[in-house]
Amino acid sequence: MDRLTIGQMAKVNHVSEQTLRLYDKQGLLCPSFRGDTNGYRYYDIRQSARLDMIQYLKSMGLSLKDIQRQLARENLGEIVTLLENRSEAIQLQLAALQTQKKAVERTIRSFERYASAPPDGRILLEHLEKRQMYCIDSKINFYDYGIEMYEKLLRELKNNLMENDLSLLYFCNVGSILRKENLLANRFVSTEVFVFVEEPLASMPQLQTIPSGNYLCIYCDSFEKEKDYARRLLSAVSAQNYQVCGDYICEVIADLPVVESTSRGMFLRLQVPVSFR
Amino acid sequence: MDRLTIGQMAKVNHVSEQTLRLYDKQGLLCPSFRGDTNGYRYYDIRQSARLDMIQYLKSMGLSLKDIQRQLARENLGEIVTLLENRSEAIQLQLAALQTQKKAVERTIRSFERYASAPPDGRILLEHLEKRQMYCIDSKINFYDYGIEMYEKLLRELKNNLMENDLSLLYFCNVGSILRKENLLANRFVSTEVFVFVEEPLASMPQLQTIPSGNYLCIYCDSFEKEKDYARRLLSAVSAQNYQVCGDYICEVIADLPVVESTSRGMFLRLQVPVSFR
DNA sequence: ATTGACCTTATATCTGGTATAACCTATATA
DNA sequence: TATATAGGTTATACCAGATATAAGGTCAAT
Repeated sequence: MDRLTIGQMAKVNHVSEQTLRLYDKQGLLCPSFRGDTNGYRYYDIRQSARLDMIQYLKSMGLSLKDIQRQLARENLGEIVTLLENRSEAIQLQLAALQTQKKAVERTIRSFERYASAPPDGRILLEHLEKRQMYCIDSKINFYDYGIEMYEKLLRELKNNLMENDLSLLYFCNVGSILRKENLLANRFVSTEVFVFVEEPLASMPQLQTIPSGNYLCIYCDSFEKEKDYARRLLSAVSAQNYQVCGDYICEVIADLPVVESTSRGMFLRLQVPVSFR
Repeated sequence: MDRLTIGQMAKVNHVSEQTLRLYDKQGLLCPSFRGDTNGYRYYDIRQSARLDMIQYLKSMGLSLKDIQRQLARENLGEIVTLLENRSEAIQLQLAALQTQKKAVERTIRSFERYASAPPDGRILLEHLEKRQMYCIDSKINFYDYGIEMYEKLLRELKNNLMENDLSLLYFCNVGSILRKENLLANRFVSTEVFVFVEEPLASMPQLQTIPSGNYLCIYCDSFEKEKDYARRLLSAVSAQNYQVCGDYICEVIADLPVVESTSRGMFLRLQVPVSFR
């Protein structure tokens, strides 16, 4: 009769000895003999069948605890339920990973865009695609306050996102809206902040869409310069004989690890949709 | 100037206080002030920007260590590399999860098949699809030995699988082949064991394919009865005027948690491809 | 007897928090 | 002023599923 020591059992089954000891302690796979004098673990080669089972169930992602329970009571229906649950869990994990992957790729692109972005102060006409955003109205005109109030409003936006179970993966491409009439009257009054979202989301009152079109854009590397640069943008609109045809957007392009330890390190694209007169 | 206590900071950012303390200890996000007398942590609302960043990077699956390194040195190129690595890692994880999901579903089906399997001794003609298997030749005729030798040979098969980096997910649907000429001569001589594999794998010498076709099958609930049942199968072949047209397969249908603590609890489908005379 | 391979147990490590205990502080109310 | 209660502090243990290490006992051969 073959009695395998823990080392031999480990070797023929491609497991570590530690793992076998762990399984013993957990009651998953106990050696069929134990040395009387030396306390050695001795396995029967046929116990490999149980180890196969353990490894097989484990490779499907079941926990040792679940495996233990299943191997203890040989209940057929129960394991099917367990596997069905596991299948759903995998489905969720897959969806999460796919979202994550998209976010990673979007972030890489965003970095590349940041690296090759026009310099501060440059004015450009760009064609931008249709965009969807998740927008909240804070009722507070943040132009009256400093960056601290802006952060506060962003917290409110973040809370709102989380309450609606939206991934924080969206919370990276934020901005604010200044309505057309206020912009044209040179009134810096805005209470709305948003994040751009990509997926087609279930309809919510917070969702807004802005159309594709030509946007006159000015790039800006600091929050403090925004008003000044927005006025420059307006001058450029009239100088080049365009007509403002929608709301002004202040978009944070990269608030990525270009972040100072104290405060947001911003790179903004101020933009206004224009039509040709 | 707003100074937020750890509780306030936690609340506005949807983090637990414990987590903020952890981030402080790890040097990821340290409060901008520390109470002189009471040692309290006081945060600046603008530090939310850094917390946003941490949460954003974390939700893409980066480790706190990586995040710390990235936020410490503001190196743009480096984080792109990190993200590209992450993207590849996600890709691998996705593939692994998909394989796992398939295995889970296959196992559920296998259970259902087991639950509704014909009783021991029943003979049926079944049409089976083309199957691929990973087969090794042990050079040892396991019919000369007991179940212990069979387990040993399965260990060899398992080693071989693992050396070729094949998932243990395959190691569940094993079997053995008895070549046609040996079967017909009533010689139980076989040295070949295999696992069925599903995916189209890179070509390896171990891979064999058996064609789709009609198989006369007999179901058997014990390893010991195999030879006897195989002879019954042969009798049925001649009685029903079929002709054996390929190798005999002994397939382990369910070696699932129907496993005894000591030894493999088997349910076998013995099968032989037949043509009509 | 000694070597080297192998076995034993107990404990620490990893990740990203969560939970608990034991204790200190701030603020409002009785 | 006492105290309730809410909130802060630290240190420690826990989760899973191993892996790694240390300190020591055993086996077989030289």
